[in-house]
Parts: sequence; structure tokens; C-alpha cells
Amino acid sequence: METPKTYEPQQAEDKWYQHWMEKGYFHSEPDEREPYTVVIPPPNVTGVLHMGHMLNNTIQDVLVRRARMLGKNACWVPGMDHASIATEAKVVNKLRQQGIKKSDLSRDEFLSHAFEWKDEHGGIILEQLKKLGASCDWDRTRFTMDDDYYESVVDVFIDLHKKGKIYRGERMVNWDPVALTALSDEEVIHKEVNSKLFYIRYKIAESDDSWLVIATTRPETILGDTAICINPNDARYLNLHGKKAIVPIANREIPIILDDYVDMEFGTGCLKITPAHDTNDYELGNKHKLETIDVFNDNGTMNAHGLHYEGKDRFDIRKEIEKELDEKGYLVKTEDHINKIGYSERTDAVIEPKLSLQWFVDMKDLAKPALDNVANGKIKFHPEKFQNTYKHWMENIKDWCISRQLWWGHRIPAWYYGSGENDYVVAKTEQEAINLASEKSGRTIEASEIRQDEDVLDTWFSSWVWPISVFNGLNEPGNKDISYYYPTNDLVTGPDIIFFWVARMIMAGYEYMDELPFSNVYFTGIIRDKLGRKMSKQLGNSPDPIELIKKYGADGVRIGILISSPAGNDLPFDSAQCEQGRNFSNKIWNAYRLVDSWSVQEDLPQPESSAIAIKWFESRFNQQLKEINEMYDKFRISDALMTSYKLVWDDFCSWYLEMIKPGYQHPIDQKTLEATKGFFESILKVLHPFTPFVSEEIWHLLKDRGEGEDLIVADWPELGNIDSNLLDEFKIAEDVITNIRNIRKDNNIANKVKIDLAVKKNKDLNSRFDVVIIKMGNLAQLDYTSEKVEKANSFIVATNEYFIPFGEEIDVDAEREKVEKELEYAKGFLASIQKKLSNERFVSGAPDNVVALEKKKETDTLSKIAVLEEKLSSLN
RNA sequence: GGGAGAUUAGCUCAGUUGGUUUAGAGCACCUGCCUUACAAGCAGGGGGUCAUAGGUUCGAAUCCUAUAUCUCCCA
Repeated sequence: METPKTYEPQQAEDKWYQHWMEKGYFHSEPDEREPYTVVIPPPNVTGVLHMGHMLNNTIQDVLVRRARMLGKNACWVPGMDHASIATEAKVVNKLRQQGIKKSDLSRDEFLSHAFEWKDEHGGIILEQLKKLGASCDWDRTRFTMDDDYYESVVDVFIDLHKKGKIYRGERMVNWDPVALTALSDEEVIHKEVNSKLFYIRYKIAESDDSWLVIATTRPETILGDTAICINPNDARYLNLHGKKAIVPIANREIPIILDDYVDMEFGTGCLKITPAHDTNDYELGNKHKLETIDVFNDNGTMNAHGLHYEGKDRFDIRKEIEKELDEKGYLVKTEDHINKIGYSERTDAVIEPKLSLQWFVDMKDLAKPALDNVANGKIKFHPEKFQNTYKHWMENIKDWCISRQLWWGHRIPAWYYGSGENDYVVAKTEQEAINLASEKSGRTIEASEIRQDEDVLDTWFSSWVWPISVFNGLNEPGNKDISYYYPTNDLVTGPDIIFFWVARMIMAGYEYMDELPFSNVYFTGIIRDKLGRKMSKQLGNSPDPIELIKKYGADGVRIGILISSPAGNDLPFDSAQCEQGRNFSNKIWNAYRLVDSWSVQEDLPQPESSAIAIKWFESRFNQQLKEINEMYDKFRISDALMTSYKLVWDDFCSWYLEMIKPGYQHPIDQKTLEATKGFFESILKVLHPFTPFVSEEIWHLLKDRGEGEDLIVADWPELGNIDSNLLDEFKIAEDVITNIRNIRKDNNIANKVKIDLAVKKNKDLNSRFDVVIIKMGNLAQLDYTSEKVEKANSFIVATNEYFIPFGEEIDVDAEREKVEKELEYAKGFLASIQKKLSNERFVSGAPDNVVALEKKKETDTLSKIAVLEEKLSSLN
């Protein structure tokens, strides 16, 4: 069968993925080898693959595949996150479409709908990852609500509660009036919005017609006002000290209090205090022992405190109350104003600060080791700059609100047996709760008297133990897996979850394993479209990764996404990059086709040019391999790819293969073919982490392979010798060849026409690449001469003069122009060197080697100028 | 408001403790080639006063100080 001219990915991809799976290469069991462990950032169980996942998982796969080839026992644990609020929102939505209201369902009924949904949509993303080539250990797939995982999360709650690190209390929390749940600070997104500043006047109590004016962005909350606050140093308002004011519409009397918290510059300097609906007001309220009036229901409508606005939505009220205040003469004026408003990460609802009874984790002690071990470099961030962000957050850490008024998730193991604030116990089972409750209350508590907390835990409270619980490290401490795989090695994730997840995993790691959870964190950037916009469903600018894979092949897409994505930088994605990736797959494919087309003639001697080409490529390969290894060590993945790309395209294909390529339909000698196949193998190894499919395919086409001789488990190339003299000499040869090609082009000499080259040596150079120059330049002969050659095109490389005799007249003017340009540059260059060298302080101050180098540059440039000038005069 | 980072070719980025650099790469662009591995290709080429202004230094893309613009984080 003829080898197709272009690489066809689909068939090879399915074939090899299946083969790898059958062979169990992705599966890992503890053994005597060094482990290399990565845990996947678990995608939402009902999510679908998007470009961010592609980037993230491609990087993980590259790291894992290389580690496997380095002989480590690579284990990449996949899994899914139950994503409590996101999934619950989806299920609620779907039920609504079916005409079912969540409030009409019991908890169990709702959960059975949710699990149904999970079974239907869950895991799609994992199937999609397989298309990408992800070499995850699928036998170890975990879900954060698997029974044993669930248990470990509950245990952590119980344990932290026992240690006094989890407490229940009424605090100001971020309330999502759409999802009807509290959120953590991290789930709130602050956005700048254009709003209005309302200036409203309050009558001063027991005065005839004295007023004060406050400025607020939220006039609807005046019904919850319990004080007016002014700065004690504000000279304008000394007359207000000790007075009271009357809240418009509500006609309640409230005190005027003094606190230097008030910014005299902002608004009017009079601040209305609504402790129930603003965090700062809440603190002031506590400080001054103010009454708290909550005017809102959980869904953002007004309650009875809202008087005639009861039942209406908070944003509708804002408009209505503006009108009423205006009509009644309270509204002084309005101004345009830009302020920041918090939105729910999940529902995009405007967050309502709300006083609420919730569960919290006290973070202070947990943060300590997590902060120290990043600061001291035990855990490294790539790029490093995220250390600063991390440090700043950790040093100002606040307690974590972990209870959510949802059903989908890990139910809080707290049990209530009375109406008192402390009439509860924390226990794993109902029976245990009964026993504990009886003990605590000093009476016998019946099962019918206790009820479990209705709330579930924040999703991140389950994912912070991910690197531990995927190996059952909490349920079965010290088991074989956890002892072997933990701590894991590298974590690859987005910077957007540095606090949600990364920081908390580090805390959990030290709390429960007394050990870091991973040594390196690689932060990817955010994928944007080519105009720099975030990818979103609304904009429709988010390509379907599976479609891309169909179009360009998985290898092509992997390259497309990695080729310009340094760690931590946003990546403007353009499918043209996948095209580049596809072209690269095809390039390798065609290199194979060429090598495959050669037939060996046993008694054929090895051409000299091939022998030197082989020597050169060996050095060149090792030189590049060294760089690639170093780049991996520094987590510079896209640089490692680029170096590999150029090694293959430029060094191997454009130079090496052209140097050893026999004439059309001519045979090749045994030695050269063997060396070439050896190089090809080394190259496939280097490529395999990036392009697993096409490399495995060619690996098998190149040679017959026995059982288990698959590239995925081949050894990463050993670093060999680098002969830098040889590499330098080749550079000169390369330069000569380029010059010959230029002359051919300028004079329209076809490549197949053989030409002569004469060399006038002004400096002794090793001539072992002459044979290569002859072959690549398609020379009839290469002669050395002591005289300059008339009627010839000429050029200079490394101060030697090269002549290509040409029968007819050459274009003197064009030639002169070229030489003049070159001369001008050389003179400028010389001037910059001589400026340095004539500076006494440079010569005495700079290190010797730097001075010597400048002197060498000067000598070389001088002789080059001499040659050019001579050439120029001969043209005149 | 506080903090962090960035600004190098049309785009995306390198440029290692200041000195092999009057600055490199990939893509894009331009020119010429369908030359028997590849037109998804080959060969060649153009393009940057390193954001701006000062300063330190024998020497600055690199260090310092301001300014401008942008991004992110926190409140």
C-alpha cells in the first residue's frame, strides 16, 4: 500500500489510544520506581470540554508522558468535581423547564433528579479528554461525591470542629438572592458599574426645620437605617453632636453617632448606617451597639420592615423610592457615580451582604505552614510572580464561610436537638449524634428529636483534600497508595483558583499529611480569542475542541495550543495555530516518507558528506536536547516545544536529510540509513510528549517492533557529546551555502545547474564541510585559489572570499550597491567597537575576556572591511 | 483606595547575575520556485530609535527614579 502524501490523524489516533489502554500503560501501581504524580484539577461533573481544559490538560499530559519516558512511575489521576452550586443551578433550571419547582420537592427527590442528571451528563468531559490523548490512569477516576470520598470530607469537618477550627456563628456573609445561599468571599466578583449617588435629607429631631444630607448609592436601604454617623473632627457638623435624626418615609428616630471611620471628603460627610446590609456598617453597628434592621427577604424582596414596599424587588424599589423621596421633598439631588458591586460568580446576581447564621473555618493556624512553605521555596510557583499574590492573600486571610443553603453536596454533619444556640452536636451518624446529644444535654434524646443540618458544604471544602482523598489518605491513613504517591509532584491549574483551591490544598496538605501536597504549581493563562476577548458562550467565540481535533488532529491542536502559551500569560487563541500544528505533524510524516523510500545497497560506500553530516547532527541533537531538558526543568513548556519544533523542521529536515539524501531513485548506504533511523527514533522520543499520536505511528512504521516496544514507554534520550567546534564550522558552511543560494537566485541560475566555487583563504579554516558545501550548493567543483577571480559573483564568509565564476557580465551596479551596504554596516559596527576600546576606562575597568573579545571583533571587522574595500575598488 | 506584574518586529513571545546582540524566534508579510518527502512545501528577504523622560555605569532592552498605558489581585 502506498504511504499517503499527507498524514491522516483520525485513524492513527483511535488506534493508538486504544492500544495504550489495552496495554495498561496509563495505569500505575506502586513499585520500586520513583513515582511521578499529578492530580487533575477535577472538572465540573456536568461540564463539557472547553479551550481552558485543553490547555491545562495538554500541559499535564506533556509532563506525564515525559516523566513516564524518564523511567518514572507516572500516575495521572483523573476525576470530577460535584460542583455544588453550579450543578444545582443546572438541575434547578432543567426542572423548571419541566415545570417542577425545587421548593415542591423533598431533599431526597431533588437529589435523585440531580444524580439522574449527573449520570446523564457526568463524565462527558473525561471522554473528551481521551480524544486529546490524555494519558490518565482511568482506573483511578474519582468523583468528589464517591462514598469513600464523601466520608473523608465529612470526617474533615468533624475533625476540624473537634479541634475548634470550625465554628458556627452569625456573621455578615455574601448572600446570593438567586441561588438562595451564602457564598465565600472568593465567590464574589467585583465589577465596576455606573450608578447614581442619591443625596437625601433627614430632618433633625426636635428641630423646626433643620436638616442633614446624606449621600448613598442604595436609597432603598434607608428603611433599615439605625444611625447617622459623622466624623467627630468634622467642623461642619459640630451642631449635630448628641442629636437625633428622623428617617424619611419610615419616620423613625435614629441617633447621630461619631466615628472617625467616616471619610469627610466623600459625599456630604454624613453617612447613613444600615448594619444589616453593609459590611462596614455592620462593624460600626457592633462597635456602637446599634439596632439591626434587616429589610430584605432571602430572595431580595423587601420584608415587613419595608412598609408599603413589602414583597417588591430591591431594584424596583430603588426606582420607586427615588420617586417617593423626590415627591416628598427628601431628595436633594442625584449624581452619576462609579462604584464596585459584588456579583455572584455562579448566578451573576448582585450579592446582598446579609447577616446570617453559618459555619466558618478559622483560617489563621491553617494558613501558617502554607504561607511559610511557599515563601521558603519548598513549593514553587511557575511563574514566580504568583507568590506575591498568594502571600498577600494568606497574610490577610479571613475566615471561610463553608455552609451553603443547597442540597447537592456533602451534607453538614451537625445535628440539632433543641432550640438553643448551642443545642447541636457534630457527628458522623445519626446514632452517634443521638449519643452525643444525650451526653451533652444530660437527658435522653430520641431519634425523633434530632434533625441534621439542612445545608451542604462549599464545593471547595471537598476539593481541598483532593490530592489526599483520591488515594484514600484520610480513610485509610498510611495505605500503600497514599504512602507512595503523596506528595504529588506537579499541579497544573489556572490562576483564577489560586485561593479557591491551590492555597487551600496546601493548607489541607499540612494539616492532614503534615506535608506539602505538590512541589510545583504551574499556572496556565486564560485563553482568549484572537481579539483578546475572553471566550464565552454569549460571544460565540469559543471553538469546540472536539471539532478542532477532528479538523486538525489531536497532535495539531496540542501544538496549536502550546506553541505560544508561556506559563501565566493569557493566550490569544487563533485556529491558525492549530493549522501550524497540523502542518508540523505532516512535516514529520513526510520526513518519514522520505526515509522510508530509500533502499539500501549493501556494498555502497558511505559518502564523505554523509559521514560528516551524521557527526554534525549528533552534536546538534544533543545541543538541542540539553536545552529542551533545561526548559522542562524550568517549566518552560512552550519553549521546549519550539526548540523541538525547530530541531525537527530546520535541523533534521532542512539540513540533515538534505545532506544525506541520495539522488532520485538512487540507493543509500547501510551505515547512513541506520544512523538516520536512529536519529529519527531520538526525534520521535523528544516529540512524543507533544505529539503522541503521530510519533507513535511513525515509531512503528520505521521498524518492526516487538511486544511492548511502544514509544510511549520508550526511554527518553540520553544526553551525548556536543562538539562545539564542529557546530561552529557547520555554521560557516551553512553561511556559505546560503550565499551560494542567494547568488543563484539573483542571477536566475536554476538549482539543478552545477556551478563552480573558488575560495580564497585569508584565514585557515577546517575544510571538512567542503563536501557538504559541494553537495548542498550543487557545485561542479570547489577550488582553492590565491588570487581573486575576475568575472565572478563573490561573497565573504568569516573573512574568506568566495567566487562563483560566471560566463557573462555581472551586474556591476547591483554588486557595488550590495558591497557598499555591507561595508557601511561593517564600518558602523567597527566604530561602536572602537569607541569602547578607545575608552581608557573600558579597557581598564571591564573584565579581561570582555576586552579581548572586543579586540578580536575589531580585528575581524578590520580584515572584513579591507576585503570589502578591495572588492569595491575592483568593481569601479 | 491598596498591592502585584507588564510595556521589545504586524501578532505571540525569548533575551539567563548589565558586556560574544547597532537586539532573536515562531507566525504573518514580500519575492522567486509545483526542484520526484512534504505547496500543509522549498529557497531567499524586509521589518524594531527595546513605552516616554531622566539617572547610575567604561558600557543599559537589562539596574534606579518619575511619567504614561495596560493586565491581574485585594478591599
